[in-house]
Amino acid sequence: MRKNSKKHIVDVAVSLFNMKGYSGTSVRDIAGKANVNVANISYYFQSKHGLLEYCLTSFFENYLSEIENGYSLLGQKEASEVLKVIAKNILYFQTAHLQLTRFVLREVSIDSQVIREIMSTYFMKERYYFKKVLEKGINEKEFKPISINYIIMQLKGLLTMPFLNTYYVTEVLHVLPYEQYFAEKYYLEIESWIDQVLCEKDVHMVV
Amino acid sequence: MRKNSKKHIVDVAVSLFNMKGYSGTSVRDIAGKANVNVANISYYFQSKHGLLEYCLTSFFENYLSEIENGYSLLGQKEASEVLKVIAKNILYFQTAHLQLTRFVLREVSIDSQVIREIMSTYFMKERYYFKKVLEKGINEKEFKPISINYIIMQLKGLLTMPFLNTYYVTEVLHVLPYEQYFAEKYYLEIESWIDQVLCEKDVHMVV
Amino acid sequence: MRKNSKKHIVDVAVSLFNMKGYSGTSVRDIAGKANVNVANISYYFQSKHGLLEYCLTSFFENYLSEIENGYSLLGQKEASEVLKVIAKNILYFQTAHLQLTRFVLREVSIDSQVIREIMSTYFMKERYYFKKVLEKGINEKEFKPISINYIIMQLKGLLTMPFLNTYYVTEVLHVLPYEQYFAEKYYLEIESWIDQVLCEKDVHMVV
Amino acid sequence: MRKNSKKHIVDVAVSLFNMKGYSGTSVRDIAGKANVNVANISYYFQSKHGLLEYCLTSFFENYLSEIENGYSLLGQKEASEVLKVIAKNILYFQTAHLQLTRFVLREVSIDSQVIREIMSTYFMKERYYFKKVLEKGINEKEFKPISINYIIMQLKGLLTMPFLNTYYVTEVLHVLPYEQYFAEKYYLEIESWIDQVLCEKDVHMVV
DNA sequence: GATGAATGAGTGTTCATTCAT
DNA sequence: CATGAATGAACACTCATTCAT
Repeated sequence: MRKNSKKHIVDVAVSLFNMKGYSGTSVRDIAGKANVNVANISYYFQSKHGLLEYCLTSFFENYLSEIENGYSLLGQKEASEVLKVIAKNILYFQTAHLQLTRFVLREVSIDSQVIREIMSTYFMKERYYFKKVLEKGINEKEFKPISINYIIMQLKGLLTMPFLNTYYVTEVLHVLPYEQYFAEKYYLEIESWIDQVLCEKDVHMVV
Repeated sequence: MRKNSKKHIVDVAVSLFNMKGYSGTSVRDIAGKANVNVANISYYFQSKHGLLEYCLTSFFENYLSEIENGYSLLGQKEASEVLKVIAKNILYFQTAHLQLTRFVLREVSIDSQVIREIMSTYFMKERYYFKKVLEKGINEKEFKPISINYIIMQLKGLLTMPFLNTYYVTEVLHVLPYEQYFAEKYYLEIESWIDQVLCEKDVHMVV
Repeated sequence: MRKNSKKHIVDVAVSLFNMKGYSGTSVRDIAGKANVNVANISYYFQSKHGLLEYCLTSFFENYLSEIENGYSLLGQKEASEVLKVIAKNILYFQTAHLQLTRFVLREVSIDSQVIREIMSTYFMKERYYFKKVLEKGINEKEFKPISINYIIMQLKGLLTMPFLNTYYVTEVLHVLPYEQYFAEKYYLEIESWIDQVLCEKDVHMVV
Repeated sequence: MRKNSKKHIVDVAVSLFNMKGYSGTSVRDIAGKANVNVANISYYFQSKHGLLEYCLTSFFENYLSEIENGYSLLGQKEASEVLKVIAKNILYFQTAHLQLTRFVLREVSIDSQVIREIMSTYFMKERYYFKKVLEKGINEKEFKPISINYIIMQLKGLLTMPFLNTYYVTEVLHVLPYEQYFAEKYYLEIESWIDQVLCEKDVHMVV
């Protein structure tokens, strides 16, 4: 009936998963809104869970490649510069995929064996890149001798918060992540944080 | 059959909601694990959704009173001190209620009309307290002339991240929020952030 | 809590049974509207079904005594006169107990073993009285040589129709059985029917 | 599994609704007796209530067309003749659909908003046809100057009584509506009623 | 390749009833 | 006596999935 229905199904699914959660969304909801037959979902993705995996996987593949793009500069640039590029890439990527990002961030916090299995590799890779960058910065006295894991946690907190709870961010704080300038503006906050919390002060104050 | 079953039901429900999400948890799951009759859940909380509201409400009531406890010091202490007390209170409260915190943080990100109605008052109050403290600090030149909403967003990101995704935090970052010392240690990070990102440097560097 | 709660429960039950049917009414509905504890219904009437039996029985006891009051005149008056008195009594009785009448007429049409057992005696008695009156009229050449059972059926149809379907009668036909004058007016119709359909014409045409 | 299961479900439903009432019948009863999956009932009729509407609607559609078939003769025949044809059609139709008729007559007497909405149009149409026929008869001095609504009420009472309470009619009055000759015989009673109660005597007595 | 019909397990909720207090 | 708590069965309905066509 519809051209490119697989892509279309995914779009609709992401939108609904975002709004109502994975468990709260039925395959009939998706099929109905995507205007395809229910059986097609099983046909394309084996099962509802297959559709979930597809969404999660495609998010993380792209998310990781954004990190990798920054990480590849580690030979040429200072660690703080690389960290900033990575942060910027993540921010822009998440801004470009608001619904998917929010849904993934939420769903991944479910204590599911299956989800863990899919995600753990990506989590590990992400941590690996962050760790390498931070270690280089520490070794070269660019960063303070910080706890790597605690810093990753904080950075992740800063980078994900604006995308987690749309209602809170937009209606309570009046921050609009879907506006063009948001990523630019919020990136400056992350930059400050890197400069002021991570970097050795005297080094940068002279500059 | 069982004494105090209402409290018991809530405990079990929080645990299951945390693990499987609200939609992913059935009332039969809860009743079974709590060893009570299914009908009791409707009896006590009217409906499954009533049980959800009960959990959310009791979380936010206590959460807000932690903030208020800190906020009440605003007349006597410096803004940065008050902010630190509030942050500390939140951290300890969330550490003491790991499962409920995680569940609430996740569920609240669902785009539900009903959830919004319950939560918006709490969100507004929370923002009010943060705003007052930050404004005082800015007026008294203790804080830099920062954007209040962006700072609240970052603070919330820092304070919630360790509680959002248990698997990630524990298995990937090896940070154990349920250990006694976690809150103490992580509080120091928040303190640094307040000192370095929020506060005017020269003022505090002399001290 | 409430004086005379048994009577009160019955009144509420009749009203609800009438509106929603016996199966469609829950004991909690009744208890709630009657402002008594649910357990009281089991206490007073053993069970929901006991309450039903109580309602049916009390209806038919009174209904039958209205018939008997007319029937007792059979020694003194003409059969047609007696039949008219009985019809009048039934009409006024049913007008005075609109809800109960409607509910009983409906519920009695359910194919239930239990209902049959309660009702058959009353039905038989009612038929007995009608039969006796009609037989006397036929024997004394007052009535045409009609089929007794077919006549009872028609008389019952005429006497019950206005009470069966309130909506139809009031909203479609604009006949208002709860108005004072209805029974008077409708009785004239029944009288005509007796005179014209049952009675030998020449006898009455001379008069 | 089963061909034509929709029709089969309706048949079973009518039978059970007739015996136990709508509220007293569960969808599991129906599915079980019809030997289909419970979910099929929702699938075919959306809900239990959809199944009810389907039954009611199909009854009244056919019932009305029986009336219309008689009414269409109004240009060619006398009003009393037309009324007799309509009465005959109704009697034969109801005899052919005993269970459905009984169930509809009962259920329609429930004070339900929804039922009213479905039925009121049919009721209005039925009244319209009766009214037109009666008015013509009155205008042409064929009928006495009767009250139209009261006459409709009586006619409906006469036509429905034999179908309302199977137990009473068969076991108490020994009238068997499912026997072939019943409709023929009972029609003569209706005919008498029309001739004797509705029609001007002298006109017809000469004939 | 795509679909409508059908399935059985599971959903939240309500039921009449019981019983300790 | 009267009640609120509690029960297990039943309620209508929705679920993801399958499969013949």
